[in-house]
Amino acid sequence: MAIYAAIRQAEKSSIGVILGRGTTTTIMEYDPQELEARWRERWSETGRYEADPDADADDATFVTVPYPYPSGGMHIGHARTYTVPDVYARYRRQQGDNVLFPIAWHVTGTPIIGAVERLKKREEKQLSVLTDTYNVPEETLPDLETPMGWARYFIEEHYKKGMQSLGLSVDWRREFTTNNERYSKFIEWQYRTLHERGRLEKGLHPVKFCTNEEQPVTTHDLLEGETAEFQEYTLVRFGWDRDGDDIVVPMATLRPETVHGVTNAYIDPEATYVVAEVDGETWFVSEYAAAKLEYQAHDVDVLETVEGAELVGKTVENPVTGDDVLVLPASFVDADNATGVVMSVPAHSPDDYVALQEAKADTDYLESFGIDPADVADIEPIPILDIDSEDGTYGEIPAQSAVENDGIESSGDPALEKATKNLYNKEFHAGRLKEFYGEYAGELVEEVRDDFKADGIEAGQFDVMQEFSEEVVCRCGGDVVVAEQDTWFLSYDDEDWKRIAHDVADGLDAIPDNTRDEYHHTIDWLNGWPCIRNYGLGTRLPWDDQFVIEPLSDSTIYMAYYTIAHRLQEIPTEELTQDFFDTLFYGPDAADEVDDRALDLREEWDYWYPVDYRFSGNDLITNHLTFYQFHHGELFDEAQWPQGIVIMGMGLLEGQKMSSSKGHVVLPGEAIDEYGADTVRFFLLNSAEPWQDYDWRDDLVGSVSDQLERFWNRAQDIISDPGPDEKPELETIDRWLLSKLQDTVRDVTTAMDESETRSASQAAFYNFEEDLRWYRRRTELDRPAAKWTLRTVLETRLRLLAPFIPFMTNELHEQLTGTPAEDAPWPEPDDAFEDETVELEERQVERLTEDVRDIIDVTDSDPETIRVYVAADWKRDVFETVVENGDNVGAIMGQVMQNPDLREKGNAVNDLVQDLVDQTRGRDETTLRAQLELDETATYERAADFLAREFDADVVVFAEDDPDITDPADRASKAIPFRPAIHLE
RNA sequence: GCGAGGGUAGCUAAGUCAGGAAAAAGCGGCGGACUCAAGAUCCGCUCCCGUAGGGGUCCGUGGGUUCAAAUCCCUCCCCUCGCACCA
Repeated sequence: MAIYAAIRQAEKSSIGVILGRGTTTTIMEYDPQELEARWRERWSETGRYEADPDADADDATFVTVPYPYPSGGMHIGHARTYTVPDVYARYRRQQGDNVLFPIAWHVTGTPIIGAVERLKKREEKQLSVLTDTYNVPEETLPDLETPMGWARYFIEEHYKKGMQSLGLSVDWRREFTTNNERYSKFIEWQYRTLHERGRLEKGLHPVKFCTNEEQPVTTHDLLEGETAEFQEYTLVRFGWDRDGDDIVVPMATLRPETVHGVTNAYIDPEATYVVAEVDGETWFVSEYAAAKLEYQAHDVDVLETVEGAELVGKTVENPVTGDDVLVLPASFVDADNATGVVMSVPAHSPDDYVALQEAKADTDYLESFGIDPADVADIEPIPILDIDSEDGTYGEIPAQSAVENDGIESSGDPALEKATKNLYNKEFHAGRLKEFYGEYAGELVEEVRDDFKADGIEAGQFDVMQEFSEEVVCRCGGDVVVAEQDTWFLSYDDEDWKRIAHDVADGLDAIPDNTRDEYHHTIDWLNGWPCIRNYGLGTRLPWDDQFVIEPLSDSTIYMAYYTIAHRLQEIPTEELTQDFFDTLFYGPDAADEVDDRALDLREEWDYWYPVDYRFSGNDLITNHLTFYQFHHGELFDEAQWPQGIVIMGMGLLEGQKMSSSKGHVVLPGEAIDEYGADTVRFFLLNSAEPWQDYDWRDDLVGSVSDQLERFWNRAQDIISDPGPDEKPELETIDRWLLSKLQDTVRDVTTAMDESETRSASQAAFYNFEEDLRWYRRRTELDRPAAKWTLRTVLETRLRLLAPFIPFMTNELHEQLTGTPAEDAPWPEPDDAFEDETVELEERQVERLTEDVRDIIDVTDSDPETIRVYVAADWKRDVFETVVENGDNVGAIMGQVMQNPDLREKGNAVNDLVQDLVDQTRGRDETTLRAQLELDETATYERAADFLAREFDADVVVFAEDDPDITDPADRASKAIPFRPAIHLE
């Protein structure tokens, strides 16, 4: 049975063929699984991609990609992220560089901890992701119940396996995780150094804080409000004289500049409020607000709990204008939001305008609180700004105009919210403050709001309070509030640090080049970044171990760590001191005690650094990639700054976003099992340029698989019958194909230098397949010259394609030449084979073929004879004149008409010149020169056999002025240069 | 709102930076060859009209510059992503 199976296998993988010269050889069938496994093993056994400093190599090239975060499995989107740098690395290797492409694992922060917690609780959604999406065996689940167990599983079973299956040319000796003691020593060095250099600052920072669990929470921990934003409210400190006590009534607003337009205030009479001591003052706020203020670093001591009604009907004093305003009752006030007391600006807020109208109307309600309706009736909107606008949409009181224009009748009208939003927007961008704003009079709100607010705070009129834009609830069910916490910031807001970062960005090869502006923009926009957390995996802050350095902050210069990671293992952790790393990165003069081992490592660091290209997703531009530039700028000399960054786009799956929780993912392992790694790689690299979004579509991947198999089979035909070793006499068509090959080499190289993997693979594969198709159709393939040509072409293409499909190309190139493609040098264009004229000749034959086919199709005929008429010599002379004079028709005519023979032909010449000018306009000089070289008659005569075969007809070529011409339909005179006349019969 | 990218055939898209025959390539569809058949492969066709290689329309919208605009400039409309302390 076993023997039978072996024979079957042998039959399957090799097919005996009888060759023309009577010898038998074997052709291998394309079996990606078998051949890829073989190459993987070979790479691993020989340590093919382990890169060490080497003085003989042309150049050291260091490419990196952000290390994966193994909080879940690897999907096909990740596969592309890591394959793009691999293709570049392989390209540089063939160019003769010594290339380092390392990888490590980011195991820092909270996501993995959260995931483990959800697993331990056996949450259904979590179990489904693990067992259904990522195929984790049931019995393995307990191994995942610790953070490192979890990480280890996905590293080993997903990422590493996936990367190795894909054939990534990674130096695996250098892998590490960030939750590792030696790495921590490195990060400690980094943060001590930043601290010494004054790049860390202590301060308060708003965080999402669960009031139930009494701890900060991340977006992942939320049940509701994932999209909630922090909003900083201005608190306008109104004053209330409560039986002789001065009490502050802070009213929250997002539009502090409207303080001059306040006519009254609102409070919810039925909600619970408190009188509390806040930082030594007495405040009146909602009960809920008092609790929040305490979280926001205020000392709060509740003295008395009262109903909102307590303040109703009282007057409070506007701290800016000194005016007294009346507090009205209103059920629409939300005591849960901000302070629970709001000021009313009816001239500029449609909400307030409608509320005031309704309050005036409901006299019974006012009287029930002891308020005289006449006092309310007297309240009039106070306009405080004018809106720049050409039309008269808004009158003196914009809120009134908005309400009336939209026909809003009551506060229940849904249009009110929209009107409010529109007006707020309009007033923000086009509102100019009135004259009583002093130094801000006439200014746009947009320009001065922040300054106005700062002035108010300075003058003791305003305070601030943080609030969410929507309700936020923790997974545990607890309310989440904004808390102010002590923290350390990376001072990305320092102007001098920003300047350094700008310099880094300026010196960078940013691909695509519009990303450079995005880096500059991000650098300008960044504020201080809180770089520590209360909990999570990773490195503790060296001088305060209750804090841990957060993930984006422990991954800014780790590329340097790759250069020495494998050799650091030999050094005991406790010896990795500040001095050690100072010596390593800054040299012997920088340390008090110089460690020779550090000096030794310094050489390797020096050898590889800087990073030549970092490949990364476009979502990291606004954080990681910019931090990367800040930190390199600060910590290292200019020579070590990042040399280039290539941005990568996002992946879709059948037009939809991938989502592991919905199971809408393709795992690389499954795709590779089905199609083979070369197909997966080729699809990922060829379907879009790296920075463009791409779409994994099964039908397209299947088609790539077919294309590669066809390529393999054709290659096998050539390998089994390679033709002569010495170059035989070549025909024009052979020289044409070889000339096309040189164009292809040039195109692919140019594209690869720009990391344009799509253009490169498109040119090397599909575009050249077109040329081959024409070649096969055009000539006899069993000529020795054709065999030699096809073999030469195959060898060059295998090298061009080696970065993309390394398994197949290595195998074929080795079969053909004895050397794997990756060990062969990158092809260079060979002048000897470049021939513009031959390419043009062939273009003419192609056109003639198309024209004949066109005529046959349109006339639905089946000609016996095809007659081709080449333009007469005088027409060629005119063409020459056109080439010499460009598109100046007047000049051409002037010159042509000098010739009496031509003058005789009159209008015919005029028409011809017009045609030829149209034809040559915009053509480059080289092409035109080559056209002058071209012998049309000879070209068509050479192609006559081919045309005869194509159309199963006799083919005769005449010159237009041939005395022996056969021209039954009087066509010959229609010929113009490069556009022969045709007659079918 | 701010910042970035985009709108070209039934679909994915190239062409735009450096203006000069619009539509490369792939997918899908149609027809043919091969085959008992299917698949694979190979050859055509795939915006509209056409019994001679032609003509017409056309690059989100509307203008402008130019001998010439998908391409440069301006207006407007629509789509995607980011706007943070999270990888």
